[in-house]
Amino acid sequence: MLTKKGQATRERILQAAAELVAEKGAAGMSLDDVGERSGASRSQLYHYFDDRDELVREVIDVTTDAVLAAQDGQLEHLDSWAGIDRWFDALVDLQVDRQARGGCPIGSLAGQLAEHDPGARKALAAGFERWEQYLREGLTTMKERGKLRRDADPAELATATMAAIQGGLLLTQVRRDPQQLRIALDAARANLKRERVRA
Amino acid sequence: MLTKKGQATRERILQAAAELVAEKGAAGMSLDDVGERSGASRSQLYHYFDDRDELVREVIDVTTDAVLAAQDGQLEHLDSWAGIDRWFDALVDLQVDRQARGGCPIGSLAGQLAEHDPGARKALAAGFERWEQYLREGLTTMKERGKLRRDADPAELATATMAAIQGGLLLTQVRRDPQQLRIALDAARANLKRERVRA
DNA sequence: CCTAGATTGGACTGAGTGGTCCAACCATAA
DNA sequence: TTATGGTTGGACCACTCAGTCCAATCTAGG
Repeated sequence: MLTKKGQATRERILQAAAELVAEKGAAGMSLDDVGERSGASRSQLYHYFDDRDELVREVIDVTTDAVLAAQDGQLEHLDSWAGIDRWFDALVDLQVDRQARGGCPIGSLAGQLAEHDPGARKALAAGFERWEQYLREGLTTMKERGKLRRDADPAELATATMAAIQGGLLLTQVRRDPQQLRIALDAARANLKRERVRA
Repeated sequence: MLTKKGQATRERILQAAAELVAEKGAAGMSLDDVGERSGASRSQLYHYFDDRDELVREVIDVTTDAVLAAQDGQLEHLDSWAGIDRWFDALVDLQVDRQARGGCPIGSLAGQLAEHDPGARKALAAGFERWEQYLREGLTTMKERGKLRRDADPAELATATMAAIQGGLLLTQVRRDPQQLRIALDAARANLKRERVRA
């Protein structure tokens, strides 16, 4: 159904599309662009993807993979206060490096696609879910270990933290100021520590 | 330079453009659409606006006006805990009414435009600033009245709260669940109340 | 009334756009 | 070797888009 060569072509196309969406926005990506960058012809695009919308939807998944990969080594250690602190610091550092450009790749796509493409909305929800799950599980572990109050709700805490990250990144992007994320994450940290149980 | 009739035409165009941007996204709005909905001809569009980009930039301001107007009567009373609670409740109620659709009009535009149109980014920053200022001033008043700790920073508290609103609205929109905003705002409220001074 | 300038209609252009189609190519398995 | 099916190139189409242009029509002030 798909030879090794075909698989490689498909991934080249997807990679090129993901790059172009990141550079020009979802609406700014054209199939001509994708063809040129990936070295694939028109018929190849339509051989491996139903239409433009499906390509965009797959770009969402690829983008989610990239976002999670960029946090690799930190998402797995959200089961301690130190691990969470390192994670927050890394998120801010990344924005400093990027000069507060780009915001959250997933969040940006959400603003562009969530409202007008139901399939994309679901893919974005799945992406956020994958991300949030790491924190939820880390907090659950902390609760089991007695580091969080017995009545703490890891799911709600994780959601509130994700909201702070997304909102902080949005303000960072619009204001071109990484401190916006820093402020949002300081508040998120304080909010988590309200549930702290001291040894 | 601009007669009363001309002014009216200009505003009809702007209004139509703002509606279309809200409905179809910034990239989905075409000048043909705007012309049809506003009853204005091609040359009128270019008579009153330099080009498409300028029209979009003005749409940002109109959208900000609408967002602030929708909160009229609440933004002026963010100088008490009760006023802030009513504001948060109203924001959540609005999302329930809208079935969690649309997200924040300004935040959505940010995701669509902030990265690729510098002028739009500035307009969006100005919009957020107008919004945030209400809260910052309310909190400043509360601090002066001794309702907030002496070392509280109204500016940072306002920013953290705006981040919670934006992040909560984004998650609400993507997950089609108004509870996401509720959770984010509960955390924001708790974060503010950490600075509370009891009478 | 006259005129300068604001306002309007609408045809037109040229550069994309997503999508279709068909013939050719190539690998593999019988 | 042959046949099946994945793979590829690229012309082509109908359409939409932002932007231009010019002539016609109002409107306010002298």
